[in-house]
Amino acid sequence: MGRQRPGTPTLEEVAARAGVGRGTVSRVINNAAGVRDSTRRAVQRAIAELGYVPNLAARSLAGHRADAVALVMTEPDWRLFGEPFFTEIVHAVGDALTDTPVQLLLTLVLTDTERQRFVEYARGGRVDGVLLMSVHAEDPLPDMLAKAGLPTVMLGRRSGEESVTYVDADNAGGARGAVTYLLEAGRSTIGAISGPLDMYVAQCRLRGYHDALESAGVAARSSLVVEGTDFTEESGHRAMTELLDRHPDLDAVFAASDTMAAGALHALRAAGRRVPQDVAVIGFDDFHPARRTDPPLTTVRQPLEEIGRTMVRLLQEEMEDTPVAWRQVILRTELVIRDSA
Amino acid sequence: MGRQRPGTPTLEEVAARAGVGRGTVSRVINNAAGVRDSTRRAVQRAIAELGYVPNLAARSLAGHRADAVALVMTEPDWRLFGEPFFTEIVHAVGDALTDTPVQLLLTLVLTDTERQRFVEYARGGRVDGVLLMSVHAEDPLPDMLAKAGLPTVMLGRRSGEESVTYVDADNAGGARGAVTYLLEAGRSTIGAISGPLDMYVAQCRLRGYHDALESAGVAARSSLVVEGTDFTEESGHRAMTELLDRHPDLDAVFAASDTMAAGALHALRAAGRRVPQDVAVIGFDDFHPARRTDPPLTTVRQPLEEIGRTMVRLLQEEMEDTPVAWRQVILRTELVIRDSA
DNA sequence: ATGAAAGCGCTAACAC
DNA sequence: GTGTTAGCGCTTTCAT
Repeated sequence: MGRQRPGTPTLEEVAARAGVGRGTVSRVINNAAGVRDSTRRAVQRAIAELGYVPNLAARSLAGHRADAVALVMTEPDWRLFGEPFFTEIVHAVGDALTDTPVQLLLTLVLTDTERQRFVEYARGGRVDGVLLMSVHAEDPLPDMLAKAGLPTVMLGRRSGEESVTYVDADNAGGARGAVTYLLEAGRSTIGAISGPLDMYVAQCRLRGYHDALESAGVAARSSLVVEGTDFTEESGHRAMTELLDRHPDLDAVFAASDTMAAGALHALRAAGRRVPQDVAVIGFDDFHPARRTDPPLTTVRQPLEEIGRTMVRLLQEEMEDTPVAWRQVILRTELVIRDSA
Repeated sequence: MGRQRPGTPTLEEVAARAGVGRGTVSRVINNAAGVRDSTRRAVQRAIAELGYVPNLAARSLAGHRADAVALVMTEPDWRLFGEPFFTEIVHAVGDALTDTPVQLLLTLVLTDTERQRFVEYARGGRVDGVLLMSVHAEDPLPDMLAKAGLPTVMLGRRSGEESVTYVDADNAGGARGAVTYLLEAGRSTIGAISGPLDMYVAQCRLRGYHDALESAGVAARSSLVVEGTDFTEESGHRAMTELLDRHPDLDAVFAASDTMAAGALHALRAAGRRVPQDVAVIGFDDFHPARRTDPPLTTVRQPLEEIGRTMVRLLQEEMEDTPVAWRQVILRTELVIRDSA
């Protein structure tokens, strides 16, 4: 295995060359105050001449910090890694970290081996904190990290009772808003294409649907709700077909994801319905399938940039010396109307 | 900032508890030979009881290695990060590393700040080697890493004369095979939709097109070649439109990417041509657009799993004690026929 | 303002 | 086989 190149100059050599003590060099490279300007410049020249680069292992060991945080993807279906949802979160988190000296490390933790390796990596002190994405209900990783006392912030939650700090979109509220919009537009027979209900996010979105109906005094009918097997387009297509079968009089649909909404749209077309004239469709999220759809679908958008920023902020707070209690942040969603219902 | 939790047991405490020396504990946690079985078990018990986890900074410092490699994405258009091409490479590299104790770290290096931060991270000894993806011609990162003496392997190249070890697909050969296939199927007027020619990969693919014509004794006509502005669907659409305008008699097209091929397909449809009856289409790569296309397009597939495995193998060799000269590996592509020409 | 010195927790070379 | 010891290169008091 490799190593930091032999012959790499050390802080001590820099000190010797600059004719100062090691402590002074340390102060200079850490931008600490209390160094005479002339001294500082002398040290900087020595650093440049030698091509000195601090040994990060030594710094970690002595300084008790890694200046790095991990952003962990635990999605078993690794193809989802390419989803715009994750891409944008990665970008948002990276952005939030640009003005800090912190290196962002993305890691895929899919198998048990990888989980164990990563926990050793994190507990071993190579990162100061961990950001978690797409954690499934049965994933033990958050608890392992919490038990190890590692600052951790999760995106989404595994259930209503979550044990670690998390940031989530207002799934129930977003769904409620969408369905309310449909009701106010005069739609009355509104179907729901739910995600798999063993996932908390799907439960929340379905609850929002029911809440909206209830607030409007509309009786819920269980035959108007179909649970998809997953959030895919195929699943949405099947669900929509089923829904049309049960309720040919349907005039609107709320789908728990934009991908499912796209599937629903295709099913409606295949059945000869016009969208949105005959049936209005609203999906959750706001990613590429929606963009490629014709007509473009109205969606409930999650504030991904804000989610990323918030995760970083919470993590930084947890990494501060004063340990904070874990917290929850729920961010508002936005209804993006692309075809009027 | 955070730190490895205070009160974390050290190797010394484990040694004390197990009643052995520190060296012995070190041997046990590193699975070194030469430890009596009973001793080993005693140590392991102490480790378990104390919940000991090695401090990786100390290990790095003393052992001169990080047990981690970075996979760097330098794509300025970060949305491409979600492309199946990259997703699959990430997965392939991860797979190749599962049976090693090496932690894979993905990093995005888009801005100058990030480049500098990453180089300090790598030169600082936090990774043993670096894998580079999607490096653009003007990117200084590969040279910075090479100059720092860091084991580095690149995916693709920036030009014919590359200064670091790389793995690339046989772009010219793949294109040649595709065009030869079209010629042998009786197509005679074959257009080429090239990628932007300031990218080496585009040059190679276009050269393969010309090679095939030449081998078949078919005269090349410059009017049959259109250079797209990028590899997108829109670009492919525009190029195809232009091509049809110039050569209504066209009976086949080779596109430098599957995405462009999809765009070409749409343009052909819009012009009333049937695919592949009137015009056969072949694209390079093998990603989702092709799958979603109707009819499915014939493509030149790159062996992504093999590319990932090869990159890891080359990196491991470079990380061995004996410094090896840099090398180049070109991997064969495969023509995947989905609609017969 | 700056130098000296004491670790940080581990690996590896060396003794026994 | 196993204990002992000398660093690895840095941060951080504590003097001065």
